[in-house]
Amino acid sequence: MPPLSKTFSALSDENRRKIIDLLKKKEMPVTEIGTHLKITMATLSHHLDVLKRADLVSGRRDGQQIIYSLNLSVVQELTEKIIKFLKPKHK
Amino acid sequence: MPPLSKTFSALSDENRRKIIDLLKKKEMPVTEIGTHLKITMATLSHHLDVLKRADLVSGRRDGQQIIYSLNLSVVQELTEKIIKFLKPKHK
DNA sequence: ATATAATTTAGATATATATCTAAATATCTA
DNA sequence: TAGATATTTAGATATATATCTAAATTATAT
Repeated sequence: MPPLSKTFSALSDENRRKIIDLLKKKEMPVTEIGTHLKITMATLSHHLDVLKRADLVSGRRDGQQIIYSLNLSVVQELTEKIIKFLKPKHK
Repeated sequence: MPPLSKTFSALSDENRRKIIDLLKKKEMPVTEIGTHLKITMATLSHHLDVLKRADLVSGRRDGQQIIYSLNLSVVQELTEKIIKFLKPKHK
């Protein structure tokens, strides 16, 4: 599990949150993600890298394409961690 | 309610999360917050400003000091918003 | 009114990051 | 194997931000 700094930082960008929103519905290749965003493929690739380094998504190669999907278990753990952090008077 | 970008961005800094952690226990003046962090007062003031602009904390003057406290209702709303965002297949 | 204490503001610097174009890499197909 | 498609990497730029020192502001106390 990456540190919260990395997680929050990854989630602070609008385009990256859109990517996560897309991947919540279904996994998809980079080009398909790209059709929903107004950025170049290079920039998209950078954002995917940020999300990967935050362990929020994973990519697997399928022929020519790389299919990205949400790391559901990590997202679940993170949600709990964030809830705990935001809960007043925790600990 | 500020946009999620501003919220996540505010929460992405370790020192700001420490400030929030402190304010979860009780409200306190800037100097007291400062004793728990290894940064100058100027830097602390900047971080408080970021947290204020994200609507996460508020300051009220009490004599010479400004007492900061967590915006509990906003934090509650935000928690729900974040949970919703991170929930797979939402909407 | 002056000195002290608490906080913020101004200005500077160094690092991070969002974006782009162009080039490189990987895979498939004819 | 040559060409086409999908994705990433390299390199550049512009903006944001975390931090500091020094100065300004606000309130209290003498």
